[in-house]
Amino acid sequence: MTEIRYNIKETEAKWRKVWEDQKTFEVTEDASKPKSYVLAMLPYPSGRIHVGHVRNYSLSDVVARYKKAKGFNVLNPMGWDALGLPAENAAMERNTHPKDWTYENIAQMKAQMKTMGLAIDWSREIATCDPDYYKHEQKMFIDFYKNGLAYRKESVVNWDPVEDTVLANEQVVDGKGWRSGAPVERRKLYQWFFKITEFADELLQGIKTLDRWPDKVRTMQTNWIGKSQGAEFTFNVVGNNHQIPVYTTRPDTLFGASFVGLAADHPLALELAGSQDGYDDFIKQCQATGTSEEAIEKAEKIGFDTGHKVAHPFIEGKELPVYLANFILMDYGTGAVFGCPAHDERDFAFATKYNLDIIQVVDAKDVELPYTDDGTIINSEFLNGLTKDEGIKAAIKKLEELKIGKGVTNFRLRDWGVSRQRYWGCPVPFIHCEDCGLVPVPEDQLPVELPYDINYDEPGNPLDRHPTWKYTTCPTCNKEAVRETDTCDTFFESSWYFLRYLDPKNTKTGFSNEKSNYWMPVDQYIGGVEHAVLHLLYSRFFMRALKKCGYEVPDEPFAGLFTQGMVTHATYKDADGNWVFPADVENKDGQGKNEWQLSKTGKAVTQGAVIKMSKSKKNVIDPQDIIDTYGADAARLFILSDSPPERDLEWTEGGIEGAWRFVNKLHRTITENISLLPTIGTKQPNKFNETAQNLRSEIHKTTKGVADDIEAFHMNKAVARIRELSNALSSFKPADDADKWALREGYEALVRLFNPMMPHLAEELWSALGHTTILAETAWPDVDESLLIADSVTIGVQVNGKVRATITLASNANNEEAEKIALAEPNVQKALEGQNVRKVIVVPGRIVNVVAG
RNA sequence: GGGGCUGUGGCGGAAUGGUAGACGCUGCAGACUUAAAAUCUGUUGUCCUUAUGGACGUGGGGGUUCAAGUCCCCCCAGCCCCA
Repeated sequence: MTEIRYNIKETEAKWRKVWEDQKTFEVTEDASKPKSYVLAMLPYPSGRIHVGHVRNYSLSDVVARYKKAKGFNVLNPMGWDALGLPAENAAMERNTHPKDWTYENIAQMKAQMKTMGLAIDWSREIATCDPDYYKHEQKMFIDFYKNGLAYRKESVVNWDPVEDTVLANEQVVDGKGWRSGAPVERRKLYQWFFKITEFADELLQGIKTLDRWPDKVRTMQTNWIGKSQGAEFTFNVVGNNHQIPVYTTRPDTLFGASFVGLAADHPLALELAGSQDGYDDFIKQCQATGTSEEAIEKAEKIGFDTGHKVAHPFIEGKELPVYLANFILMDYGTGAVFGCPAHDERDFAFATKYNLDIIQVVDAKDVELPYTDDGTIINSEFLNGLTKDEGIKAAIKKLEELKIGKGVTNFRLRDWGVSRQRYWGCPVPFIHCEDCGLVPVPEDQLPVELPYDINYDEPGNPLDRHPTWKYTTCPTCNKEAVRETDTCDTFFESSWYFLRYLDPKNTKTGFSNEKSNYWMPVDQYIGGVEHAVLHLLYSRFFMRALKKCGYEVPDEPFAGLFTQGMVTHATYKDADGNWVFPADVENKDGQGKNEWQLSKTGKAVTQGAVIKMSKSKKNVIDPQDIIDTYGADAARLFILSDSPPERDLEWTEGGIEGAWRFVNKLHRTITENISLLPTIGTKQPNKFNETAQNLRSEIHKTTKGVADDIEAFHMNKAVARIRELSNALSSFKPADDADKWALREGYEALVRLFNPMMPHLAEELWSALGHTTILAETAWPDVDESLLIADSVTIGVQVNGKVRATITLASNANNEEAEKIALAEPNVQKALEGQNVRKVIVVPGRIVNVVAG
């Protein structure tokens, strides 16, 4: 027998060309079919694909190809999240231009992605840095503004004095700028905001409808929105008529209050304390802390006594000192709180430091203070004896009776600050006019395009110091005016890109309502869990905001969400403690022992922890190497086969070889057996012998099982079933025509079942089996339900819960028969020796358990 | 500190409360080969046993049940999110 070697490279390229030439994956709206919108999170064009991408797109491709086989009109697009800081960093480091760098990267990455053989409609490709893309979001920005959803206000930011720029919270490391290392300052700046808080409650309620989202993500979003029920009331300042409104979630602890704290930038701060010694220093100290909750939590709690006092609302004659404090934020609640040191850790630390009273009002039962849990209220007059929840209600009632406060709902969610003082982002489409104020750029003048001629010779925003771009005339009064130089947060682009895919060439509007109504919502969204809150929440906000502006979109953009695990790899270090790439390491002696060495020099290397792939630890592998060596099908198979997709995947060299062997084995066994098979369309025989019938039963069970597994995202189990069927087909030796017919049935099913994972090989074998149609356009195999029911069933027999034998009986056998056969088993009899049978439990098709003693 | 997830052979992992370890990787033995690679066959949780068979076994401890990897309580470890 001549062995036909499977030429992976040529074959894979051949089928990719066929799909491309025939536009197999290009789609249009088709009312005659159910639609399925399958979407992988759009990548940032860093220049090279990494294994995380391969995992992401392998998963979305399985779903897309499977859904297509199941008769859906499948949209599976791809694009580039192309604006953002890395391009500017690269431009500064390599003396290139962000635009050039970005487009070069897109070209490279696209070429790499194409080698994966993905079922993507590339005709819909978008890049968010394209003015034809951001033109439409500038229109949306203006729509938001006109509908009260975008506004400008002064707000506190993290300022890097060396870089001359605003930093996001995650760019502040240990209170210092991540790049410059300079201590970060708090600064007030006019910034653009989107009013996500307008939909806080709707976004929270909407989470309940997302039943095809992971619970983990739903919980994270719920916590992020952070709805709390509390009370707002006012303290009267003694000796003048100032009032201080405060917000609290624990009005039940009001009798334990020992001070009132104000944010350093509270409107009353200057008035109450400005004339005192040390005030300026204190404000400066506050400004030295970052603005994130974490930064505030970690910073030392400091306060400044204003010297003023407020009257306690419930206790006649009692007065509380008023402090400015660095841990209170003007943005949250009213920017003022009362401190109850006995039952709040932060207040406790503060009170200890400034020698304030610590009054216990919740019975803590031998537990040390501060005690923050539920308990019986004490030392609190009319609240005594109540629980926390009862106490909160009673306290609110009293505040309302006194007409100084009321129960309120508060959200942790803040409005979304979208301003970035950066070049490589979507320009905010507004003009500042001395006479007319803030004026939106007229629609016919969009897009406000980024100028190309910029430089990074100085720190700060290149747009701000551009010689001409900034200067324009006011659209209203025609006087000289300046452009807004802020650009948008790049989460803006990713909040609606899935709508642009629907109508990527539309020059009039971002997308047509007609297409939105056909395709939306996304049926299956797939990506990393790191976007659990921000990107996914912003996109949900966008739907509601767009709807308010008259766009036709659903409330929820993503009906189904799947979050994949990370890809990890072992780390290696040489004798000097330097990280080493896995590709440069080999196993010593090849014995599989935990001894490693550099392949070139033979120098010893130690293996370290298996952790998320990262460039700094060098524990990365280049998926392109893998695809070039083993082929796209093997790479896809491996990444899908071992670990459940939601869990972390450990990349091992052994695993990929196993996948590669399976690819070759499938090719070999099918091509070797083709000559045995009847021609396509041969009529199904009337009768099959038992082995053929068993094989057919397995074929149909596998077909159903693989479909169920794919729908449940159990890709690893689907692969296991495919291997089982492949093993069964390999060991099946056909003796007559009926057997051969069954074998063809098996191969034809098998090829279609692994098509979503290994599409090139499947297409090749489908053709080898004699088909002239394209497999990617071919339906999922039919399941004959009658073959799913087995004639006989093998079950275990237990004696007192321990398995003593297995019996095979007709699947329609009744309980009496099962019991009789079970008790007749010699091994069961042996186990029962000297004991009385007390009870026999028969679970049909499952188990027989004999209880004896 | 709060919330969540995870813990099963040498390894990745299967298992509607019902025969634990499917499928694969690794290892071992054999076939083929002058030899190797590739491929094929068998085997591979631990312990006792010639074998039939038996004991133990799903991070640890308790409980519910005829029956627990699975359900409940306590504890330990790792990871993630929030603080």
